Amino acid sequence: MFSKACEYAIKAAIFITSSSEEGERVSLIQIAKEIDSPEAYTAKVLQKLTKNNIVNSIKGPSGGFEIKPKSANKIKLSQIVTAIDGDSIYNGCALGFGKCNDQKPCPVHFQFIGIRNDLKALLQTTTLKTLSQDIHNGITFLKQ
Amino acid sequence: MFSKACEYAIKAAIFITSSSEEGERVSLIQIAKEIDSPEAYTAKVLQKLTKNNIVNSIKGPSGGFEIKPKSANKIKLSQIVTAIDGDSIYNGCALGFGKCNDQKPCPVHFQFIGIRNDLKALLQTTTLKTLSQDIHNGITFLKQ
DNA sequence: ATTATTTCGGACATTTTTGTCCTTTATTAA
DNA sequence: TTAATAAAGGACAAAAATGTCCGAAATAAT
Repeated sequence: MFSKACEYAIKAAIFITSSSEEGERVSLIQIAKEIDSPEAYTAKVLQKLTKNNIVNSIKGPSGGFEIKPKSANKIKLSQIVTAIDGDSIYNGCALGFGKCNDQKPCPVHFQFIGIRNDLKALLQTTTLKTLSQDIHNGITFLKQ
Repeated sequence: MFSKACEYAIKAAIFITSSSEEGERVSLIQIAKEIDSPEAYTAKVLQKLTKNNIVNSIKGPSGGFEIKPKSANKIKLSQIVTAIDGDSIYNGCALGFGKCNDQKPCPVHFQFIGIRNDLKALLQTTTLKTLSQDIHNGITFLKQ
C-alpha cells in the first residue's frame, strides 16, 4: 500500500505532532527510536517533509523537529502521502494505465472506483491532530 | 497498490480467459502483445500462475496457455493477487506492523478497517469470468 | 571566538523489483 | 527419427527502493 519511506513519514509526523503538543521539539534520534526505524533513512524522509512544509526543522543545540499544534489540525494524511509516494495510490489506475477513465477503463476500473474514493476521502479528512490524540489517549501505538 | 508483476498477471489471466472462452490457446508472445508487457518478464509471471494452478500451460506446437471456462468462473482476483504479491494488501497493516489488531493497533488501524474489508471483498468476489466478459462486451480494455 | 549539537545533503552500499538472454525440456507434426 | 514450436527455468543486467556513512552548514551555549 504505502512505501516504507511513507510509513516512516506518517509515524514520524504523528510523533512530532504529539511532542509539539507538549511543547517539546524532538531530535532525529528520538524519532527513529520511537517509531522503530533506521535513523539515516528516516533523516531523508524528514528532509522531504521539511521541504514540503509539513514539519519544521531547527538546526543546532536544542534544535530538532516540530509541528505547530495549529498546523497539525490542518495537515491531512494525504499531504504526507503525496509528499513521499505521490498521489497514485488514490488517483492512479489499479492496473497502471497512464490514463484510465470511464471512456477507456482498465479491466478493474469500475470495481475500484468506490475503494479509491473511500481511500481518498479517508486520507483527505484524517488530520495529524486526530491521529496524535489517539496515541496520547493510548488508543493506538507507534510501534509494536 | 499492486506490483508490476501482479498487474501483468491480472491482465494476462483476463486475456487468457477471453481466448479460452473462444476455444483458443494463446502463446506468450500473443499475451505480451495484447497486454503490452515485456515478454520474458511476463513469462516468469505466467510460470507462477501455472504453478498456482490458475492457468494451464501446454508445451510444444499448438501449445500455449489456457484457462477452462468452467475454471474461470471460480477463479477470484484474490487468488491471482495472493499468488504474485501475497495477501498483505488486504490482510497486512497499512503501516507495516507485523501484528496489528484491535488490541495493539497502529495509528491508522481503525481508519483502514473499512477500506481493507471492502478491498478484500472486492478481490474475493470478482471472478475472471466477469472481467473477461467486460472485455468481450467492449466495456473495458486490456491496454490503453 | 570556540565548541558542541543537530539538521542537511552528497556519496555510496545493499536489497528488491523489474527486465533480458539463452539453454533445456516437452510436444507436435512431418 | 527429425525438425519445428512453445513453455520452463537458470543466469545475468538494470533500475528502483531501502539503508548507511560522513563531512558541511547552521545555531546555540559557553
